[in-house]
Amino acid sequence: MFSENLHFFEKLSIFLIETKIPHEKIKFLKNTISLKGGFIVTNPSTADVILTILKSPARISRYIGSETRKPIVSIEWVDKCVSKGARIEFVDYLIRGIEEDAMDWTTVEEEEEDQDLFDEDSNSSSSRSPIYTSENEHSDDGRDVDLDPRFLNTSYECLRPTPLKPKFNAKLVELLEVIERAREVNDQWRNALSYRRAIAVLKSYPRDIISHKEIKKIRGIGSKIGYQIESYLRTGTITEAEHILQDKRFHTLELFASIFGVGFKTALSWYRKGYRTIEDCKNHPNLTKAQQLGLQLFDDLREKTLPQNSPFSKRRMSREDVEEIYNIIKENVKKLDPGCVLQPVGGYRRGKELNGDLDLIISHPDEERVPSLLNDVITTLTEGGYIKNLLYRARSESRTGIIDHLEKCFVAFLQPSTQIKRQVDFIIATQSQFASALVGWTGSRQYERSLRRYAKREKKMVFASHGLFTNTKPRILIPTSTEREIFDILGVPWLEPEMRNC
DNA sequence: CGGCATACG
DNA sequence: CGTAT
DNA sequence: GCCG
Repeated sequence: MFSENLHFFEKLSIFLIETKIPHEKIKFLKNTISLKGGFIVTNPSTADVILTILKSPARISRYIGSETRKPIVSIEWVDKCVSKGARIEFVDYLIRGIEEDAMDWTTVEEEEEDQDLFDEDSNSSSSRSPIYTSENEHSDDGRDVDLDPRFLNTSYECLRPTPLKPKFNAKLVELLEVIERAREVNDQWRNALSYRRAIAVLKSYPRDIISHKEIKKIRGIGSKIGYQIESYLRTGTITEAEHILQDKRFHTLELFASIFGVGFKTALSWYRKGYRTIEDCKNHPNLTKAQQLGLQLFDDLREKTLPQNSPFSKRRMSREDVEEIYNIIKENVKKLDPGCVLQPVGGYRRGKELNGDLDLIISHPDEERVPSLLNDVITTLTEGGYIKNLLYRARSESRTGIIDHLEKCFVAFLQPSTQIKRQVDFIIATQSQFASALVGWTGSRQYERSLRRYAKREKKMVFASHGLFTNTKPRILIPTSTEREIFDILGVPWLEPEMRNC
């Protein structure tokens, strides 16, 4: 996936034992093999390699007869090749090598034969293979488990509570988030979106997933992600995610895309030019204004962490850091105009311990005061020595003087106690815009997406962070004054900000 | 097989 | 193309 | 990558 060599199965003939492999997975395997230049044969004796999910040698021998000279390999080998983007050695995936003595087989044969009779159709728990065991007890016993009745099986995340840290399925969520990020840096936002929806499901699911039959009933988890989860239940990990974490290209792309002013497409294009370090990026000829700033402030906004985790991570603020900055701003703004109303939003409001920035809505009961508010706030804080750089500014002055969207400004704010420049996002809202700004800027991103999709598809309304509208032309504003009122009109349940972490 | 959130610089 | 939730 |  991260390297370019296709056709890594070129001219490889493969005999696939389809037994016990989920239907979707069979399609995926056949598709992958032919896509990569290999081909499926129907006779094991003409195959270079035999693929199976089965573990019992006795069972396997039923499908390959007396053919004992061919390597028999777990289908996970194919997954490994796909994630590596290359044909890798199958030594680690051999179920039976070509050298092995057939005698060892017959010993296990009898006890396993009997089990096979029960295995055939069944929901009974199957014996565990050595290659599938791990230190943790992961149980995918294949039982037909009903979904937990407390779980709302909807494709709209905004209809069910999602905590910041999942009580269950935490490791699985972590692994899927790795794949989500990999899809993002590879500019596959639709795939990333699917992973995000699946992650949101697992974060809100009220117990650990224990069976792959349970998974498939959940809206948002289909065959591919379902298979990843199934594999996780067997092995305790997801090979693709483990691979991504080893992949230097992935980490470099994440690093580049973490520069302010550099998105996934630019990160990819720079990588293709051969850039590998921040220094390389600084030498790029046509840097935009934003990118120049982003590179200049990179060490402030970012920090190298322990090489065990991803080698670079955002220099995040504790809640105390955020509060320190918030109190300074509040003091200065109140001094400027006591009528101002300040409301921290974003991840901080959702309860995050570590925050990449501070998002702050500033409002004022007097609509006349609002248009000049941002300038005054910026000026005061700049003169106070706090604001060191302006990163981005959206003005909202229309000819008629009517503000139809939110004025906002992102700045680099010098935190006194640490002397680190922190990103602060100011959002200006009139009183009539305040409620929607609150909903719109509290997030999470996925919560916003689902709320907006729900509003449009189920209620024929359009929600934006400056207001709720009818989905007509022209759009008609539906006045709202509180968060709860917006939820009521949309018919979505009230969720505490801490439960909007999808 | 189209749609996937919405807005602004 | 980039920014934000 | 998943759904309607």
